[in-house]
Amino acid sequence: MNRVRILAFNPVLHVLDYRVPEGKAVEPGSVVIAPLGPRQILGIVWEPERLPADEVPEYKLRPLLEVLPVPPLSAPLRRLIEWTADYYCAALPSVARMTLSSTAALRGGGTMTEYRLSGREPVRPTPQRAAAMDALHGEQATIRELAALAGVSDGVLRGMVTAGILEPVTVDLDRPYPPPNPRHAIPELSPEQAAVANRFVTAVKTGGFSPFLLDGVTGSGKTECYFEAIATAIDAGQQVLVLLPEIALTENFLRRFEARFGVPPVLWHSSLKSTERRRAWRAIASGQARVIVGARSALFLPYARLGLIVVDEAHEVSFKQDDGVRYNARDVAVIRARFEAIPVILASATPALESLQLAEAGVYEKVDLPARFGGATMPAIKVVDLRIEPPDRGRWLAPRLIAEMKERLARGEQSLLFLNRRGYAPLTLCRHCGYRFQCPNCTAWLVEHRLSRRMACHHCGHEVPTPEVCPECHTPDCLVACGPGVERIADEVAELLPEARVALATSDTLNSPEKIGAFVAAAEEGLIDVIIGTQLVTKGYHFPELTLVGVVDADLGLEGGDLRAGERSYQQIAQVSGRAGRGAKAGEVLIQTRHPEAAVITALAAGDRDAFYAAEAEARRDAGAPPFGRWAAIIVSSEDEAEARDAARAIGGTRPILDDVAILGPAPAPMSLLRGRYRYRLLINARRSAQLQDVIRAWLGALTFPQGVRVNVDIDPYSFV
DNA sequence: ATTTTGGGCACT
DNA sequence: GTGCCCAAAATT
Repeated sequence: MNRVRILAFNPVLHVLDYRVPEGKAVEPGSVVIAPLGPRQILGIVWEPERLPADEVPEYKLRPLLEVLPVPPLSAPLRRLIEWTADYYCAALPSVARMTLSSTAALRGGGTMTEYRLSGREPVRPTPQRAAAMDALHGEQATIRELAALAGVSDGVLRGMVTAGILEPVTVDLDRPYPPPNPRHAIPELSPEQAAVANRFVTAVKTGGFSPFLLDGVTGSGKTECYFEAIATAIDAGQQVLVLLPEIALTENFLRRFEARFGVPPVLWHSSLKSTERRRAWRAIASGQARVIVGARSALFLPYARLGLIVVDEAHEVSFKQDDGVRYNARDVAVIRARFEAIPVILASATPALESLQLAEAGVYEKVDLPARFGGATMPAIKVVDLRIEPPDRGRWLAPRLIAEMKERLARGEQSLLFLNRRGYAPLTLCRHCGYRFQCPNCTAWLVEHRLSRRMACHHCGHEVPTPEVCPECHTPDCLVACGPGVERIADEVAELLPEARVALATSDTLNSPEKIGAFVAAAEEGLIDVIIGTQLVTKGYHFPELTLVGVVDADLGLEGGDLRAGERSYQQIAQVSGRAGRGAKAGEVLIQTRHPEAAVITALAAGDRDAFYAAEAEARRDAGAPPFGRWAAIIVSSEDEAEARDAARAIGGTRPILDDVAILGPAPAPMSLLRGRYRYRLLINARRSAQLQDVIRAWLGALTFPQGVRVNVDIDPYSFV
């Protein structure tokens, strides 16, 4: 009897046994379709000894329906799935699911029909048709996707197909990607860069697990160095994965990649269209796609011949996934490299303390690029104490910062103001009755966006048009904005420097590759005098005329009780400071703060990174925080407040008593209502010696919860929200 | 998770 | 006896 064990993609029925019919061949990793009652389910063939299950008698086994024509998931990938589920206390099927894109991608070959504008004008132009034609310029996708893009129903588009305004295009689903050419444009490297690049090239040639921490200041040319490692891997017929923190920031990266290798890399991120996703997945699984640039979800794809992983901006918090399986892509990348037996490069100008510590311990090989490329110098950093030099009433920019901006404007140079707050003001209230605009689904204020004339929640997406009168007392013209957002700073700059050309750079204004491209081009051509931006502008851009960076509120990041708040503030300000003086002219940075004595600020001002890390390490050691101790969170949520509270208390009531584990809570989570769910939280602080995951598994495994209750475990949490 | 089943109960 | 609702069981 040919019996196989299947890991089913089902949260309850993890493991099922089946019979392999005559003439079908399966091996561990094969992707199969199996019958389950009247349904068909997707599963992956697994080694039975790694997937324990109750013994099922043979007569109950039904035959597999189909073995899908895709390469079986490799053993290293299967080990990675197991490791991730184990380490992050996640369900094996949810992790396994991340390796497959859509079921459609699993069936090979064929073509499909997409649509694009034919250029023909409508005989009967309706408002919907006009809007669709505006939105769909240059787009080609399925009707469903185009409808989503244009914001009209698919009925409108089908009508346009019949009228000949949209034309069908037959697309080969498995078109190969053009191969990158390692010798397209070989760069001139400085001796320091060449030494680093050589170290990577050797590691790729030798193969085997070798983790690197590439530590180099902004502008030192880290990208050029790992590009040489990528070139070597391409030459060796291998695939390379480059993980980037936010795909919105890749515009600049893609240009550099194409300049070096002649073609763009293969992209992977959550907003790929279904056909692009399918094509990329198949090319990745077959080995045809050579260099894949992706967000964290690209980490679990079934690469056929992975030879190198690069994690750029490795310190970025956005590598931590905070819904679904809560994993940290930076850490999992290293584990994948270990299972695949390949090099991995973590690149950063401001590494996470955890990474530095692993380098010190000799786990990572540390590679340094201490100087800026091309002789550019690091900018001078000055502190503006807002208690001594306050801005005018109702303003947010100190006189000294304004004076420096005026000087830049007179010299034809650019200034950048950094404030990590979208919209006009974080809080709006009624002067008359004190009403505050709050999100109905979350414990959060609604943020006024004047450009779009809306009040928006930044957590759940709830939006209402900004009202004319107070919703509570109906008094007209009584709403006051409290605190600054980038839009408000833009107003202030427009008043202070009326002749300056101001650009807002946030995810609201730069929400498409085209808009990002236009912004970058305008900034490079000197058509912008003042850039006002959120964290979107902290990295990646290279504007030679940008000589002044103003940090509007350096204290902002320190609020919120996040364990890594200090580190993140330091990283963000250091990154945005790195935008100044990248060309021939020296740069200057002004940091506005009410706490000039804080370790973050003094270290930045002195340019003493080591001092900051030393202070941060000491604080973390005292708090038992990573890397000296470990944290985990258990988040209990339900749409019903009482149900969530009761479940959290039930968990708290059965807490284990251990020497090396301290358990705090349950308490309402700081954001006690999020997207319509009430949340309670327990925090667990453990010594490094503790078997943290085993403790949590045994603890929660003994409990059952009502239907509507979700219990989430967050190992090594970043956000304490 | 989804589907099937079976018991309890009102109604004919 | 039949239909209906809901909880429990089964799914390999």
